[in-house]
Amino acid sequence: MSSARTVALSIPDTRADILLAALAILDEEGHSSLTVRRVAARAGCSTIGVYTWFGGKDGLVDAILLDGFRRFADALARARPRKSPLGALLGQAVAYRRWALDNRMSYEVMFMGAVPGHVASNEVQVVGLIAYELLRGEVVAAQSRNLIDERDADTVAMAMWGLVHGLVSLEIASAEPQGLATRKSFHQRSFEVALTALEQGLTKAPRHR
Amino acid sequence: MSSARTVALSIPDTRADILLAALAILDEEGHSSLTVRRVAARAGCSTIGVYTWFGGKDGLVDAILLDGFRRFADALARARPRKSPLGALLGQAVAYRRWALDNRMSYEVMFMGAVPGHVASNEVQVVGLIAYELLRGEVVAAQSRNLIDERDADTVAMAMWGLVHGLVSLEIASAEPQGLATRKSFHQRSFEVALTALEQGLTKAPRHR
DNA sequence: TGAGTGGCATAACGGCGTTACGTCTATAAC
DNA sequence: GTTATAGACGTAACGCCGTTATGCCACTCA
Repeated sequence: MSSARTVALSIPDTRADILLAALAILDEEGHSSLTVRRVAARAGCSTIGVYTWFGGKDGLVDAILLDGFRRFADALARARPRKSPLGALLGQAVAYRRWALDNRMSYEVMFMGAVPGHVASNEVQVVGLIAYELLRGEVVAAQSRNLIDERDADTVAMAMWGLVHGLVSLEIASAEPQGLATRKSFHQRSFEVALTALEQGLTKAPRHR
Repeated sequence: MSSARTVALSIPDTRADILLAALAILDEEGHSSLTVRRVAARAGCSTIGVYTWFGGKDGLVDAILLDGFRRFADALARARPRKSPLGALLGQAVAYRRWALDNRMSYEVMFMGAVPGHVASNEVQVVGLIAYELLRGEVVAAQSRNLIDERDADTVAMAMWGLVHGLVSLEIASAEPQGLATRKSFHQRSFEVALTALEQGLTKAPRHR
Protein backbone atom coordinates (compact mmCIF):
# COMPACT_ATOMS: atom_id res chain seq x y z
CA MET A 1 0.00 0.00 0.00
CA SER A 2 2.97 2.33 0.48
CA SER A 3 3.75 4.40 -2.58
CA ALA A 4 7.37 5.42 -2.89
CA ARG A 5 9.69 8.14 -4.09
CA THR A 6 12.90 7.20 -5.82
CA VAL A 7 15.25 9.16 -3.57
CA ALA A 8 18.01 6.71 -2.97
CA LEU A 9 15.99 3.62 -2.41
CA SER A 10 12.35 2.89 -1.79
CA ILE A 11 11.36 5.17 1.08
CA PRO A 12 7.84 4.91 2.42
CA ASP A 13 6.17 8.29 2.12
CA THR A 14 3.23 8.49 4.48
CA ARG A 15 2.32 12.00 3.36
CA ALA A 16 1.91 10.95 -0.25
CA ASP A 17 -0.01 7.84 0.79
CA ILE A 18 -2.49 9.95 2.72
CA LEU A 19 -2.99 12.48 -0.05
CA LEU A 20 -3.39 9.76 -2.64
CA ALA A 21 -5.89 7.96 -0.43
CA ALA A 22 -7.86 11.16 0.06
CA LEU A 23 -7.97 11.86 -3.67
CA ALA A 24 -9.05 8.29 -4.38
CA ILE A 25 -11.82 8.40 -1.77
CA LEU A 26 -13.01 11.77 -3.05
CA ASP A 27 -13.14 10.45 -6.57
CA GLU A 28 -14.65 7.06 -5.86
CA GLU A 29 -16.97 7.72 -2.93
CA GLY A 30 -17.59 11.47 -2.93
CA HIS A 31 -16.92 14.25 -0.44
CA SER A 32 -19.27 12.88 2.20
CA SER A 33 -16.92 9.93 2.61
CA LEU A 34 -13.88 12.15 2.94
CA THR A 35 -13.31 11.67 6.67
CA VAL A 36 -10.03 11.62 8.52
CA ARG A 37 -10.69 8.11 9.74
CA ARG A 38 -11.44 6.69 6.31
CA VAL A 39 -8.51 8.41 4.65
CA ALA A 40 -6.17 7.15 7.35
CA ALA A 41 -7.52 3.63 7.09
CA ARG A 42 -7.08 3.62 3.31
CA ALA A 43 -3.59 5.06 3.63
CA GLY A 44 -2.71 2.31 6.10
CA CYS A 45 -2.04 4.47 9.11
CA SER A 46 -3.93 5.84 12.09
CA THR A 47 -5.70 9.20 12.12
CA ILE A 48 -2.62 10.72 13.71
CA GLY A 49 -0.84 10.53 10.38
CA VAL A 50 -3.20 13.14 8.96
CA TYR A 51 -2.34 15.44 11.86
CA THR A 52 1.38 14.80 11.58
CA TRP A 53 1.53 15.61 7.87
CA PHE A 54 -1.37 17.97 7.27
CA GLY A 55 -2.18 19.44 10.65
CA GLY A 56 -5.73 18.15 10.49
CA LYS A 57 -8.58 17.80 8.06
CA ASP A 58 -8.37 21.44 6.98
CA GLY A 59 -4.78 20.98 5.90
CA LEU A 60 -5.64 17.82 4.02
CA VAL A 61 -8.46 19.55 2.17
CA ASP A 62 -6.12 22.44 1.42
CA ALA A 63 -3.72 19.98 -0.19
CA ILE A 64 -6.58 18.53 -2.23
CA LEU A 65 -7.59 22.02 -3.30
CA LEU A 66 -4.02 22.91 -4.22
CA ASP A 67 -3.84 19.83 -6.41
CA GLY A 68 -7.23 20.60 -7.93
CA PHE A 69 -6.51 24.24 -8.71
CA ARG A 70 -3.22 23.33 -10.32
CA ARG A 71 -4.82 20.74 -12.58
CA PHE A 72 -7.65 23.16 -13.32
CA ALA A 73 -5.31 25.99 -14.28
CA ASP A 74 -3.33 23.59 -16.45
CA ALA A 75 -6.48 22.60 -18.30
CA LEU A 76 -7.40 26.24 -18.89
CA ALA A 77 -3.89 27.16 -20.01
CA ARG A 78 -3.88 24.27 -22.45
CA ALA A 79 -7.05 25.67 -24.05
CA ARG A 80 -5.24 28.80 -25.09
CA PRO A 81 -3.98 28.54 -28.64
CA ARG A 82 -6.78 30.15 -30.63
CA LYS A 83 -6.83 32.52 -33.53
CA SER A 84 -8.70 35.45 -32.02
CA PRO A 85 -8.88 36.74 -28.42
CA LEU A 86 -12.64 36.27 -28.53
CA GLY A 87 -12.10 32.68 -29.61
CA ALA A 88 -9.67 32.20 -26.75
CA LEU A 89 -12.31 33.48 -24.34
CA LEU A 90 -14.84 30.99 -25.63
CA GLY A 91 -12.26 28.23 -25.68
CA GLN A 92 -11.47 28.84 -22.03
CA ALA A 93 -15.13 28.69 -21.13
CA VAL A 94 -15.54 25.38 -22.93
CA ALA A 95 -12.40 24.03 -21.25
CA TYR A 96 -13.77 25.20 -17.89
CA ARG A 97 -16.98 23.24 -18.36
CA ARG A 98 -15.19 20.21 -19.74
CA TRP A 99 -12.84 20.06 -16.75
CA ALA A 100 -15.67 20.55 -14.25
CA LEU A 101 -17.70 17.73 -15.77
CA ASP A 102 -14.66 15.46 -15.93
CA ASN A 103 -13.67 16.32 -12.36
CA ARG A 104 -17.00 16.76 -10.62
CA MET A 105 -15.88 15.90 -7.13
CA SER A 106 -12.90 18.23 -7.31
CA TYR A 107 -15.07 20.98 -8.76
CA GLU A 108 -17.65 20.62 -6.02
CA VAL A 109 -14.96 20.91 -3.37
CA MET A 110 -13.21 23.79 -5.11
CA PHE A 111 -16.18 25.90 -6.17
CA MET A 112 -19.30 24.61 -4.52
CA GLY A 113 -18.24 24.35 -0.88
CA ALA A 114 -18.76 20.61 -0.73
CA VAL A 115 -16.58 20.19 2.37
CA PRO A 116 -18.77 21.67 5.10
CA GLY A 117 -16.71 23.78 7.46
CA HIS A 118 -13.70 24.40 5.28
CA VAL A 119 -12.15 27.79 4.66
CA ALA A 120 -9.31 27.79 2.16
CA SER A 121 -5.83 28.84 3.26
CA ASN A 122 -4.09 31.86 1.79
CA GLU A 123 -1.87 29.64 -0.34
CA VAL A 124 -4.91 27.94 -1.84
CA GLN A 125 -6.51 31.29 -2.60
CA VAL A 126 -3.34 32.47 -4.33
CA VAL A 127 -3.14 29.36 -6.51
CA GLY A 128 -6.85 29.66 -7.18
CA LEU A 129 -6.31 33.16 -8.50
CA ILE A 130 -4.05 31.83 -11.25
CA ALA A 131 -7.05 30.48 -13.14
CA TYR A 132 -8.79 33.82 -12.79
CA GLU A 133 -5.73 35.63 -14.11
CA LEU A 134 -5.77 33.41 -17.19
CA LEU A 135 -9.33 34.50 -17.88
CA ARG A 136 -8.56 38.13 -17.10
CA GLY A 137 -5.57 38.02 -19.42
CA GLU A 138 -7.72 37.00 -22.34
CA VAL A 139 -10.21 39.74 -21.51
CA VAL A 140 -7.42 42.31 -21.48
CA ALA A 141 -6.16 40.97 -24.81
CA ALA A 142 -9.61 41.34 -26.32
CA GLN A 143 -9.95 44.82 -24.89
CA SER A 144 -6.57 45.91 -26.21
CA ARG A 145 -7.71 44.91 -29.69
CA ASN A 146 -10.83 46.95 -29.12
CA LEU A 147 -13.11 43.96 -29.36
CA ILE A 148 -14.96 44.41 -26.09
CA ASP A 149 -17.21 47.31 -25.24
CA GLU A 150 -16.48 47.66 -21.55
CA ARG A 151 -13.38 49.17 -20.04
CA ASP A 152 -12.99 47.35 -16.72
CA ALA A 153 -11.41 43.94 -17.28
CA ASP A 154 -12.51 42.63 -13.88
CA THR A 155 -16.11 43.45 -14.62
CA VAL A 156 -16.03 41.54 -17.88
CA ALA A 157 -14.09 38.66 -16.36
CA MET A 158 -16.57 38.42 -13.52
CA ALA A 159 -19.46 38.41 -15.97
CA MET A 160 -17.97 35.52 -17.90
CA TRP A 161 -16.92 33.62 -14.79
CA GLY A 162 -20.34 34.11 -13.26
CA LEU A 163 -22.12 32.76 -16.30
CA VAL A 164 -19.86 29.75 -16.70
CA HIS A 165 -19.77 28.95 -13.01
CA GLY A 166 -23.51 29.33 -12.67
CA LEU A 167 -24.38 27.09 -15.60
CA VAL A 168 -21.84 24.47 -14.63
CA SER A 169 -22.99 24.48 -11.01
CA LEU A 170 -26.60 23.99 -12.05
CA GLU A 171 -25.61 21.26 -14.47
CA ILE A 172 -23.62 19.38 -11.83
CA ALA A 173 -26.28 19.89 -9.17
CA SER A 174 -29.09 18.71 -11.44
CA ALA A 175 -27.17 15.67 -12.59
CA GLU A 176 -28.21 13.62 -9.58
CA PRO A 177 -31.79 14.46 -8.59
CA GLN A 178 -33.55 14.87 -11.92
CA GLY A 179 -33.58 12.40 -14.70
CA LEU A 180 -35.77 14.71 -16.69
CA ALA A 181 -33.69 17.42 -18.32
CA THR A 182 -30.43 15.54 -17.96
CA ARG A 183 -30.32 14.76 -21.64
CA LYS A 184 -26.78 15.56 -22.55
CA SER A 185 -27.57 18.13 -25.14
CA PHE A 186 -29.77 20.47 -23.12
CA HIS A 187 -27.13 21.80 -20.75
CA GLN A 188 -24.55 21.91 -23.48
CA ARG A 189 -26.90 23.84 -25.75
CA SER A 190 -27.84 26.27 -22.97
CA PHE A 191 -24.17 26.75 -22.31
CA GLU A 192 -23.38 27.53 -25.92
CA VAL A 193 -26.37 29.80 -26.43
CA ALA A 194 -25.71 31.73 -23.22
CA LEU A 195 -22.01 32.11 -23.88
CA THR A 196 -22.49 33.22 -27.45
CA ALA A 197 -25.14 35.71 -26.39
CA LEU A 198 -23.02 37.14 -23.60
CA GLU A 199 -20.05 37.49 -25.89
CA GLN A 200 -22.22 39.10 -28.55
CA GLY A 201 -23.61 41.52 -25.99
CA LEU A 202 -20.12 42.48 -24.87
CA THR A 203 -18.73 42.74 -28.39
CA LYS A 204 -17.99 46.18 -29.70
CA ALA A 205 -18.37 46.19 -33.45
CA PRO A 206 -21.90 45.21 -34.49
CA ARG A 207 -23.89 47.25 -32.03
CA HIS A 208 -26.63 49.83 -32.47
CA ARG A 209 -27.36 52.98 -30.46
CA MET B 1 -40.68 30.57 24.74
CA SER B 2 -43.76 28.83 23.40
CA SER B 3 -45.30 30.60 20.45
CA ALA B 4 -49.03 30.07 20.08
CA ARG B 5 -51.83 29.80 17.59
CA THR B 6 -55.15 31.44 18.37
CA VAL B 7 -57.29 28.34 18.09
CA ALA B 8 -59.53 28.65 21.08
CA LEU B 9 -57.03 29.70 23.66
CA SER B 10 -53.27 29.73 23.83
CA ILE B 11 -52.22 26.26 22.73
CA PRO B 12 -48.52 25.48 22.79
CA ASP B 13 -47.43 24.47 19.33
CA THR B 14 -44.19 22.55 19.52
CA ARG B 15 -43.92 22.19 15.76
CA ALA B 16 -44.05 25.93 15.20
CA ASP B 17 -41.61 26.51 18.07
CA ILE B 18 -39.11 24.17 16.49
CA LEU B 19 -39.41 25.63 13.00
CA LEU B 20 -39.14 29.17 14.34
CA ALA B 21 -36.12 28.22 16.41
CA ALA B 22 -34.48 26.65 13.37
CA LEU B 23 -35.10 29.73 11.21
CA ALA B 24 -33.77 31.99 13.96
CA ILE B 25 -30.61 29.91 14.41
CA LEU B 26 -30.07 29.76 10.65
CA ASP B 27 -30.41 33.51 10.38
CA GLU B 28 -28.42 34.47 13.46
CA GLU B 29 -25.71 31.83 13.62
CA GLY B 30 -25.54 30.30 10.15
CA HIS B 31 -26.08 26.82 8.77
CA SER B 32 -23.15 25.28 10.65
CA SER B 33 -25.05 25.91 13.87
CA LEU B 34 -28.20 24.32 12.54
CA THR B 35 -28.03 21.10 14.58
CA VAL B 36 -30.90 19.07 15.95
CA ARG B 37 -29.63 19.54 19.48
CA ARG B 38 -29.34 23.31 19.26
CA VAL B 39 -32.69 23.75 17.57
CA ALA B 40 -34.36 21.59 20.20
CA ALA B 41 -32.68 23.48 23.02
CA ARG B 42 -33.77 26.83 21.58
CA ALA B 43 -37.30 25.54 21.06
CA GLY B 44 -37.39 24.39 24.66
CA CYS B 45 -37.74 20.67 24.05
CA SER B 46 -35.54 17.64 23.68
CA THR B 47 -34.20 16.38 20.36
CA ILE B 48 -37.11 13.95 20.20
CA GLY B 49 -39.42 16.83 19.36
CA VAL B 50 -37.68 17.27 16.02
CA TYR B 51 -38.27 13.59 15.27
CA THR B 52 -41.89 13.71 16.39
CA TRP B 53 -42.79 16.69 14.22
CA PHE B 54 -40.36 16.56 11.32
CA GLY B 55 -39.14 12.99 11.21
CA GLY B 56 -35.54 14.07 11.66
CA LYS B 57 -33.13 16.72 10.49
CA ASP B 58 -33.95 16.13 6.83
CA GLY B 59 -37.61 16.90 7.43
CA LEU B 60 -36.73 20.02 9.36
CA VAL B 61 -34.49 21.27 6.57
CA ASP B 62 -37.26 20.46 4.08
CA ALA B 63 -39.60 22.68 6.07
CA ILE B 64 -36.99 25.44 6.05
CA LEU B 65 -36.60 25.04 2.29
CA LEU B 66 -40.35 25.11 1.75
CA ASP B 67 -40.55 28.35 3.69
CA GLY B 68 -37.59 29.77 1.79
CA PHE B 69 -38.84 28.85 -1.68
CA ARG B 70 -42.24 30.33 -0.93
CA ARG B 71 -40.77 33.64 0.22
CA PHE B 72 -38.41 33.59 -2.75
CA ALA B 73 -41.18 33.00 -5.26
CA ASP B 74 -43.21 35.77 -3.62
CA ALA B 75 -40.35 38.19 -4.03
CA LEU B 76 -39.96 37.29 -7.69
CA ALA B 77 -43.69 37.52 -8.35
CA ARG B 78 -43.80 40.94 -6.72
CA ALA B 79 -41.12 42.15 -9.16
CA ARG B 80 -43.42 41.58 -12.09
CA PRO B 81 -45.25 44.76 -13.05
CA ARG B 82 -43.03 46.19 -15.78
CA LYS B 83 -43.74 47.82 -19.07
CA SER B 84 -41.98 45.43 -21.43
CA PRO B 85 -41.33 41.68 -21.20
CA LEU B 86 -37.62 42.38 -21.46
CA GLY B 87 -37.94 44.80 -18.57
CA ALA B 88 -39.76 42.15 -16.57
CA LEU B 89 -36.92 39.74 -17.24
CA LEU B 90 -34.38 42.23 -15.95
CA GLY B 91 -36.61 43.12 -13.03
CA GLN B 92 -36.82 39.50 -11.99
CA ALA B 93 -33.07 39.15 -12.15
CA VAL B 94 -32.61 42.21 -9.94
CA ALA B 95 -35.22 40.91 -7.51
CA TYR B 96 -33.45 37.54 -7.47
CA ARG B 97 -30.16 39.15 -6.46
CA ARG B 98 -31.80 41.45 -3.96
CA TRP B 99 -33.58 38.57 -2.24
CA ALA B 100 -30.44 36.43 -2.17
CA LEU B 101 -28.38 39.21 -0.60
CA ASP B 102 -31.12 39.96 1.93
CA ASN B 103 -31.57 36.26 2.75
CA ARG B 104 -28.06 34.90 2.44
CA MET B 105 -28.45 31.99 4.81
CA SER B 106 -31.66 30.86 3.16
CA TYR B 107 -30.10 31.23 -0.28
CA GLU B 108 -27.06 29.20 0.70
CA VAL B 109 -29.27 26.39 1.96
CA MET B 110 -31.61 26.56 -1.02
CA PHE B 111 -29.13 26.96 -3.87
CA MET B 112 -25.63 26.36 -2.59
CA GLY B 113 -26.01 23.09 -0.74
CA ALA B 114 -25.07 24.56 2.61
CA VAL B 115 -26.62 21.72 4.62
CA PRO B 116 -24.16 18.88 3.97
CA GLY B 117 -26.00 15.64 3.38
CA HIS B 118 -29.40 17.00 2.51
CA VAL B 119 -31.41 15.95 -0.52
CA ALA B 120 -34.63 17.88 -1.01
CA SER B 121 -37.96 16.07 -0.91
CA ASN B 122 -40.25 15.95 -3.92
CA GLU B 123 -42.54 18.55 -2.38
CA VAL B 124 -39.64 20.94 -1.98
CA GLN B 125 -38.60 20.39 -5.58
CA VAL B 126 -42.12 21.11 -6.78
CA VAL B 127 -42.33 24.35 -4.82
CA GLY B 128 -38.85 25.25 -6.01
CA LEU B 129 -40.01 24.91 -9.60
CA ILE B 130 -42.56 27.71 -9.10
CA ALA B 131 -39.79 30.29 -9.16
CA TYR B 132 -38.40 28.78 -12.33
CA GLU B 133 -41.82 28.88 -13.96
CA LEU B 134 -42.07 32.59 -13.18
CA LEU B 135 -38.83 33.14 -15.06
CA ARG B 136 -39.85 30.85 -17.88
CA GLY B 137 -43.16 32.66 -18.19
CA GLU B 138 -41.44 35.95 -18.82
CA VAL B 139 -39.18 34.34 -21.37
CA VAL B 140 -42.19 32.93 -23.22
CA ALA B 141 -43.85 36.35 -23.10
CA ALA B 142 -40.78 37.95 -24.62
CA GLN B 143 -40.59 35.26 -27.27
CA SER B 144 -44.22 35.61 -28.17
CA ARG B 145 -43.60 39.29 -28.87
CA ASN B 146 -40.70 38.27 -31.01
CA LEU B 147 -38.16 39.98 -28.79
CA ILE B 148 -35.84 37.07 -28.23
CA ASP B 149 -33.82 35.36 -30.90
CA GLU B 150 -33.93 31.80 -29.61
CA ARG B 151 -36.87 29.47 -29.86
CA ASP B 152 -36.49 27.16 -26.85
CA ALA B 153 -37.75 28.90 -23.72
CA ASP B 154 -35.92 26.52 -21.37
CA THR B 155 -32.63 27.22 -23.04
CA VAL B 156 -33.06 30.98 -22.60
CA ALA B 157 -34.37 30.59 -19.06
CA MET B 158 -31.42 28.41 -18.14
CA ALA B 159 -29.03 30.94 -19.61
CA MET B 160 -30.49 33.72 -17.51
CA TRP B 161 -30.77 31.60 -14.38
CA GLY B 162 -27.20 30.39 -14.80
CA LEU B 163 -25.85 33.89 -15.12
CA VAL B 164 -27.78 35.27 -12.17
CA HIS B 165 -27.14 32.25 -9.97
CA GLY B 166 -23.45 32.21 -10.82
CA LEU B 167 -22.87 35.88 -10.12
CA VAL B 168 -24.90 35.83 -6.92
CA SER B 169 -23.14 32.69 -5.70
CA LEU B 170 -19.74 34.22 -6.30
CA GLU B 171 -20.82 37.44 -4.62
CA ILE B 172 -22.09 35.64 -1.55
CA ALA B 173 -19.10 33.31 -1.41
CA SER B 174 -16.60 36.15 -1.73
CA ALA B 175 -18.32 38.25 0.90
CA GLU B 176 -16.60 36.47 3.74
CA PRO B 177 -13.04 35.56 2.76
CA GLN B 178 -11.88 38.56 0.79
CA GLY B 179 -12.00 42.11 1.94
CA LEU B 180 -10.46 43.20 -1.32
CA ALA B 181 -13.07 43.36 -4.04
CA THR B 182 -16.02 43.45 -1.65
CA ARG B 183 -16.67 47.07 -2.41
CA LYS B 184 -20.42 47.15 -2.88
CA SER B 185 -20.39 48.56 -6.33
CA PHE B 186 -18.14 46.02 -8.04
CA HIS B 187 -20.46 43.05 -7.85
CA GLN B 188 -23.47 45.17 -8.59
CA ARG B 189 -21.78 46.65 -11.61
CA SER B 190 -20.67 43.25 -12.88
CA PHE B 191 -24.20 42.05 -12.43
CA GLU B 192 -25.68 44.89 -14.41
CA VAL B 193 -23.10 44.74 -17.18
CA ALA B 194 -23.41 40.96 -17.53
CA LEU B 195 -27.16 40.99 -17.49
CA THR B 196 -27.45 43.79 -20.01
CA ALA B 197 -24.95 42.10 -22.28
CA LEU B 198 -26.72 38.74 -22.10
CA GLU B 199 -30.05 40.34 -22.81
CA GLN B 200 -28.57 42.29 -25.67
CA GLY B 201 -27.03 39.14 -27.09
CA LEU B 202 -30.37 37.35 -26.90
CA THR B 203 -32.35 40.27 -28.28
CA LYS B 204 -33.69 39.93 -31.78
CA ALA B 205 -33.88 43.36 -33.32
CA PRO B 206 -30.46 45.04 -33.45
CA ARG B 207 -28.34 42.18 -34.60
CA HIS B 208 -25.99 41.78 -37.55
CA ARG B 209 -25.18 38.70 -39.61
C1' DT C 1 26.19 5.13 25.66
C1' DG C 2 22.88 8.36 26.61
C1' DA C 3 19.76 12.19 25.44
C1' DG C 4 16.74 14.05 22.44
C1' DT C 5 13.51 14.10 18.65
C1' DG C 6 10.18 12.87 15.08
C1' DG C 7 6.61 9.53 13.60
C1' DC C 8 2.88 7.28 15.12
C1' DA C 9 -0.71 4.00 17.75
C1' DT C 10 -4.02 3.84 21.55
C1' DA C 11 -7.64 5.60 23.68
C1' DA C 12 -10.24 9.14 24.96
C1' DC C 13 -13.24 13.77 24.62
C1' DG C 14 -17.07 16.37 23.08
C1' DG C 15 -20.40 17.02 19.45
C1' DC C 16 -23.20 15.17 15.79
C1' DG C 17 -27.77 12.50 13.95
C1' DT C 18 -30.49 8.96 15.47
C1' DT C 19 -33.19 5.59 18.30
C1' DA C 20 -34.78 2.03 22.02
C1' DC C 21 -37.14 2.46 26.05
C1' DG C 22 -40.08 4.22 29.41
C1' DT C 23 -43.26 7.69 31.18
C1' DC C 24 -46.84 10.79 31.22
C1' DT C 25 -51.08 12.87 29.55
C1' DA C 26 -55.26 13.21 27.01
C1' DT C 27 -58.85 11.17 24.83
C1' DA C 28 -62.24 7.18 23.89
C1' DA C 29 -64.93 3.20 25.36
C1' DC C 30 -67.56 0.92 28.51
C1' DG D 1 -65.69 6.49 36.99
C1' DT D 2 -62.62 3.36 35.39
C1' DT D 3 -59.85 1.45 32.02
C1' DA D 4 -57.62 1.10 27.43
C1' DT D 5 -55.22 3.24 23.78
C1' DA D 6 -52.36 6.29 21.52
C1' DG D 7 -49.54 10.23 20.96
C1' DA D 8 -45.90 13.41 22.82
C1' DC D 9 -41.55 13.45 24.53
C1' DG D 10 -37.51 12.99 28.16
C1' DT D 11 -33.44 9.93 29.21
C1' DA D 12 -29.74 7.61 27.85
C1' DA D 13 -27.41 5.30 24.68
C1' DC D 14 -25.14 3.97 19.81
C1' DG D 15 -21.99 4.83 16.17
C1' DC D 16 -19.88 8.32 13.62
C1' DC D 17 -17.18 12.60 13.31
C1' DG D 18 -12.71 15.83 14.18
C1' DT D 19 -9.35 16.31 17.48
C1' DT D 20 -5.85 15.48 21.17
C1' DA D 21 -3.24 13.78 25.59
C1' DT D 22 -0.29 10.21 26.47
C1' DG D 23 3.23 7.19 25.63
C1' DC D 24 6.05 4.00 22.83
C1' DC D 25 9.58 3.17 19.48
C1' DA D 26 13.26 4.03 16.19
C1' DC D 27 16.52 7.08 14.90
C1' DT D 28 20.25 10.65 15.16
C1' DC D 29 24.05 12.79 17.35
C1' DA D 30 27.19 14.25 21.11
